Amino acid sequence: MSRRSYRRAGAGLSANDTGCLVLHADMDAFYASVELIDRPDLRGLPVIVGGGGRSVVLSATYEARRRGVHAAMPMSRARRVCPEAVVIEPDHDRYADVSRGVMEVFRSVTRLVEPLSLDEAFIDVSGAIRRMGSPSRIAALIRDRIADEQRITCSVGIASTKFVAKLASGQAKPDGVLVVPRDETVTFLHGLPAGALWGVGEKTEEALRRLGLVTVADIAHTPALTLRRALGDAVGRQLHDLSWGRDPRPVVPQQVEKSIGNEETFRTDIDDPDVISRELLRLSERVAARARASGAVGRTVVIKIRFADFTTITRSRTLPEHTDVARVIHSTALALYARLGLDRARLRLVGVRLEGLAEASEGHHQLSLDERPVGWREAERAVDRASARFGAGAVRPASLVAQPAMTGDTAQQRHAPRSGDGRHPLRYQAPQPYGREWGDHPGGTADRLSR
DNA sequence: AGAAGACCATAGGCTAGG
DNA sequence: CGCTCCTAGCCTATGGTC
Repeated sequence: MSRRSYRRAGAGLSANDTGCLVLHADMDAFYASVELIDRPDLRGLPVIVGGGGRSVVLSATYEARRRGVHAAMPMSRARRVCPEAVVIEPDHDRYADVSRGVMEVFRSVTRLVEPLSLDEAFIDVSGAIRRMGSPSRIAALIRDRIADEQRITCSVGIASTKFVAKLASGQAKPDGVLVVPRDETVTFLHGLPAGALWGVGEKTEEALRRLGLVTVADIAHTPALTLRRALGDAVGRQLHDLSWGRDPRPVVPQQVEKSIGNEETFRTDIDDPDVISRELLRLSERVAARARASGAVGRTVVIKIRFADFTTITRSRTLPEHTDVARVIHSTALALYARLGLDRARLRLVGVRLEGLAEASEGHHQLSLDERPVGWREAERAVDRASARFGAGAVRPASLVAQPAMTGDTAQQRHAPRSGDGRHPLRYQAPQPYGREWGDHPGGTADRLSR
């Protein structure tokens, strides 16, 4: 069918994909495309997926992008730039469902699939060619199946390395395919701006520009040692390698998580220590629940604080034992927070992260079986079971029931006034049924547990 | 006795996805 | 005058211990 666009880096009608064993498949405007599945009336219109308040654009249709909207733009600005856009609240569960379907399509080609996020993955097709045909043919099959089964479009880059495949899928967008033949890789790369290289963001691009290096070709023709001195050992070496198409990283399925964290920006800046410690509790619970759900335990607890003026600090503490217990994470987080000695500083954001992860199964028993935290561990596991049966958020600490979160897009619907002493002992109790007002906003308890 | 290097913990910075 | 998310990975500098 001619619906598709096929672009090629090299000359000729059929680009040579021999030795191009890495595919990078990327959904087009993923969240926005998923929303359009059930709203065909919105096709062709500028559509933005994002929340209210201090949130940012998560995704936007190409119609909105043409009007200057892009991912990570503050929603307030996006609405100003494109007032005619239709704004849709994100539905992460839905995106996760579609994502599962998409990844299944990839895995029907080969097990060598490395997801990078919900909507993109590297696919090593070396073992699939004999069965399914050339890389280009496999890409076409994948695109057809995703269009048929999931009703969204995607773009695919085909190259001999991960990095070039990723660049290619970007250039193929939307709804296209781009092959970068193996022997045209360097020519392809050298025509690009330095910022196209993996690892070159705003700061590095500026540093390169100060050195007079503007294109990939400029970087390629600069001695690696010079780059390493200017940009640091790792980045300098990497950029030089990439600029010559050297990228030996293999496609690795199932990457292990190295950290689990949650953070939240308050709807308005907060200086009340009680509210902040409750927020730390909420975040600790989410982190712990996610750790337990993925069978991980961690040793280092990190808190993150962003002040009203946007300066951001982190403080961390490594525990003697691994843990997945919210109680332990929370008390560590509180201690780190207390140690800052803040005197009602206005905070914009707080976060909690668990690092130094290991598998919960063997070797990492926290303390011994009858020591105190284990009791909490069992209590929290019981909560996990209740949540599995009755829905996430079915059981929560009393201190959170008394005072819903101050954060999130839907926080404005909150009825509870933020009155006095929400200081309750930590007790688990059942909330009212259907605690919608804080159970299901973006980043809320509900949507995170599934991952 | 002292240097060197490995390793760990901490804090900040940059990047890249959506 | 307003505004600037969330998750996660990697790198670097620094300071301590062995």
